[in-house]
Amino acid sequence: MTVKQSIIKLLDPSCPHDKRVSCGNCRLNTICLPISLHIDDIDRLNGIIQRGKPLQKGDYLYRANDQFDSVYAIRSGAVKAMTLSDNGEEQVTGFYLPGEVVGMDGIADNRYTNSVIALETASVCEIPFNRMEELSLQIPNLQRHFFQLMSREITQDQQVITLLSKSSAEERIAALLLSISSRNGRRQLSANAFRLPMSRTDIGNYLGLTIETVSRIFTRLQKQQVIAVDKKEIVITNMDQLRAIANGDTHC
Amino acid sequence: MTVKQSIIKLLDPSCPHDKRVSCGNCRLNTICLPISLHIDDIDRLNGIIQRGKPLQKGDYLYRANDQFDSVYAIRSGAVKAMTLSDNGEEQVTGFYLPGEVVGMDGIADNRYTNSVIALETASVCEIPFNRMEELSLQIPNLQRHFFQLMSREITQDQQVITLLSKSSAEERIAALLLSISSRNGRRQLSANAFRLPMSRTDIGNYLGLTIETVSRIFTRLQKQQVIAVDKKEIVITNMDQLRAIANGDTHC
DNA sequence: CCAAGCATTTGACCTAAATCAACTATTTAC
DNA sequence: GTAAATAGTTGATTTAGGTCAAATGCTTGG
Repeated sequence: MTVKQSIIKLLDPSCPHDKRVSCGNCRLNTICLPISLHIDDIDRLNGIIQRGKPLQKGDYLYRANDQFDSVYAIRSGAVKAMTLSDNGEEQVTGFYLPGEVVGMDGIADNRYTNSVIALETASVCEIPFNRMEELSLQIPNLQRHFFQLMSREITQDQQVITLLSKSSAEERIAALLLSISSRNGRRQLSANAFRLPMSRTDIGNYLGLTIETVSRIFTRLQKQQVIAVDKKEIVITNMDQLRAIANGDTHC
Repeated sequence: MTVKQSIIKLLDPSCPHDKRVSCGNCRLNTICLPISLHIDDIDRLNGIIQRGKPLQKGDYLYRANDQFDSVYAIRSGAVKAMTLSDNGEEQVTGFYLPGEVVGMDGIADNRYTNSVIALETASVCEIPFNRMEELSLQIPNLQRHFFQLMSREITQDQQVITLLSKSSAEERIAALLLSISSRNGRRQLSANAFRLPMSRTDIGNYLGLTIETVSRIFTRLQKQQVIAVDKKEIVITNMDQLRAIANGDTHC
């Protein structure tokens, strides 16, 4: 990196690895925790947040059964949450993109039930839960916001339950693509063209499908001109039909 | 009802339909919301809770898209939560037994995402959420407890995701039976013999199976001498093997 | 009590997705 | 740069569970 580039980096508040980032100037603050907080309260929240060095692909943010201390907001990159079932098999329980919060599963019993692993280089904001709780007692909006955050996780998990309980392989893949698409849209990124941060294996594991089926569905959707696939790069070429497929409006 | 029976009912604090029940004398208070609260705080919590007349089988506690005002603790009976998908199909997202709390899905957007319906005569304690929030600002333990309650809902939903993503029909049914069994145990009821409050249709819908498959699995488990089935009455005759089946330790 | 309507069970058959297998493309490590 | 490992694709075959169909119990309301 040249000196000039370094200076640009230091001055750019959106640069995800800049230690001087604060909630106040983070470009994710309209979708992340600070939403709906008063400017002074954002500073107080920012005061308890710790930003460490970025995770590399494959690094664990925390492991299942670790003592729970913090929840984490994803600042850049992407992570997956997974559990190991009794027979040692992996189960991906979710993917988390910038602006989203992981670790709330640990609150119940003071231990994380999931492990969280970086899918690519990722930086996170650590929010020590005890301090967040104390702050929530003083900032009703923060308490409210955190309740909402957890509620949203519940409703999303229930949507996944519905997806797995009802839908065909094609519907599941379509729904996942739409989910990632809309989450990109929320971050002002393209909702039509994006890079999947996770492997086919992770997709299959998450959606309860084998890797072969995932692969076949991708090629099938491509043949139907609904998406264009190039490795992990996805272009949604027919959003309406992708929605129709996700809703099961086809072959029924 | 005779006068004597009426008097007994009035005097029995465990009677679920007794309007004079309070959190302080409720026999579920070791597993429900009041857990870990100071005695004075239990009274304050009790002060905001409303107890209406019991729901009859099939009655709605609330409907998806209704404005969210309260969460509800189940006091007696059982309910199911369900959503209607875009194509109008029902999806059961959970069953709730006495001591458990429903409605937390409504917090995120101030509307319930699920409908909740009584599976049998059921009484509930209504907890107005705004007042609960205010009280939580004053009673840190209550705030903490509510965070934990929501976290537990998240981890349970994620376990269902794992179940649906990975397991065979037999494993799913076994897991559901074990879940109900252990929840009965928590309430000091028999973990080995109980009545299923829900229909085969609801079970199949929840577990992503057809009613025919549910029926076949029940008969199969009965033939294997793991359970005894008589309509909705279940006796677990071989708990260890049921656990083994739920863990996929069979035919693998 | 009896008819009508559900809920449940059981059997025969079919299909979507899993499994098995072989191959190609892409990383990673030396 | 090349070998080895990993990730992804494609085809052939199998199978668990779905679908369709028919029969039997259970409730429930008159």
